[in-house]
Amino acid sequence: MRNSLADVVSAALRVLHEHGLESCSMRRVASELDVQPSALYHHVPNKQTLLSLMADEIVREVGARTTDPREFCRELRAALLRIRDGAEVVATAAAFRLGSSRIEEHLTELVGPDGALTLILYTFGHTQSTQTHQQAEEMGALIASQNPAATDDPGDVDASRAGTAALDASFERGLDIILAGLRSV
Amino acid sequence: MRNSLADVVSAALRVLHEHGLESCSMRRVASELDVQPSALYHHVPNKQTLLSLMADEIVREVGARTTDPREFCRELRAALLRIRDGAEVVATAAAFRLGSSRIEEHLTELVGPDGALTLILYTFGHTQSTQTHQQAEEMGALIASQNPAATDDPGDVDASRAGTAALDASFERGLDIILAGLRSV
DNA sequence: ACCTGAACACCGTTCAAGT
DNA sequence: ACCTGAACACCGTTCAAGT
Repeated sequence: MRNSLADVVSAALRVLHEHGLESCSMRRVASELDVQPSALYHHVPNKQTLLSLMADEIVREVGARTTDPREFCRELRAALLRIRDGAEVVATAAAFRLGSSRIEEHLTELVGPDGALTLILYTFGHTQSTQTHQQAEEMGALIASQNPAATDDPGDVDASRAGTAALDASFERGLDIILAGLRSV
Repeated sequence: MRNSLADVVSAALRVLHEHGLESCSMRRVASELDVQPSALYHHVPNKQTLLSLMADEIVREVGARTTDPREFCRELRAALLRIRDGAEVVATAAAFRLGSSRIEEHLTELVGPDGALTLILYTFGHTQSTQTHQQAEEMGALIASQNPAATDDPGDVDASRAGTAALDASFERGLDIILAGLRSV
């Protein structure tokens, strides 16, 4: 069976989640579809376009039913965290059309353009650094699990959960600052 | 004459500024130094390390004489804008050690850890999107200059200056929000 | 200490040609 | 409409060997 654009985008998202952005090449996406690399260029003019279609898909359902800016940012963050390197993919794609993304327009209705931009840049940046930390931790865990001395150490999972909770709390405190600022400006 | 690590870093910064991050490959940096690609690995273990040394150099003098957080962020922004793709290079390198960069530590002394993180993520994000817009504009100007009908159009430079001023003002308003929030939390 | 030369396993993109 | 096959001009990194 032959592939549609939607097939290409979802194959790309599968490769992204399983192998990361660095390994999400046109050639790997093609081989995920059992197709030659050149076949992708029938569906998409270049890699950047494919990445931006992936970004749209990642944030598709964010904030559909929310009028609370804090809840909106939480949903955005959760959507980015759901897929490996999601924050980087979406932030990079968003950079090319800041001021005109669906996400930013929706948030602008809630808090105005300056508040929307500030909240979005903060959410992207914080989530990207969260994801970087998570991946550094995964790498550390992998190395630790190769180390015989730590094989039966039960603390790894707890440490990871504690790290995630600390990052979530840090995110909320930044949100506190910006939302308080919006009320008083 | 043979090269030192400092020679490698400054050659890399030259390539970055003249050709952009996408073209700042190990091979191009090597040829800037009239040296084989493999020679770089005598000075640096991998490309990521080189990029992080470049990032350190880009922000070297930021905030040395400042105790005002707003002035600090302005200096950081100015340093990132001084070199092509500076924001992306520094933001990516910073992601790997958020919480322990010199920049963040200095700002933490002025506004506490949550304020520092919020200000830094905002400044990186806003400056990165400024630089993306500037490069899109440069590309547009290049295409326009190839168009005979626009050859003697004197509006390009003014439009670019107006765009830059608008982005500077937008940056300041985000700073207003965050700094106001810091006072009221 | 610093570098060369050659190799390995990759990239994105184009284009004529097939069905 | 969707894909193949081959090619072009690149990547980062390793490693034995040279001076």
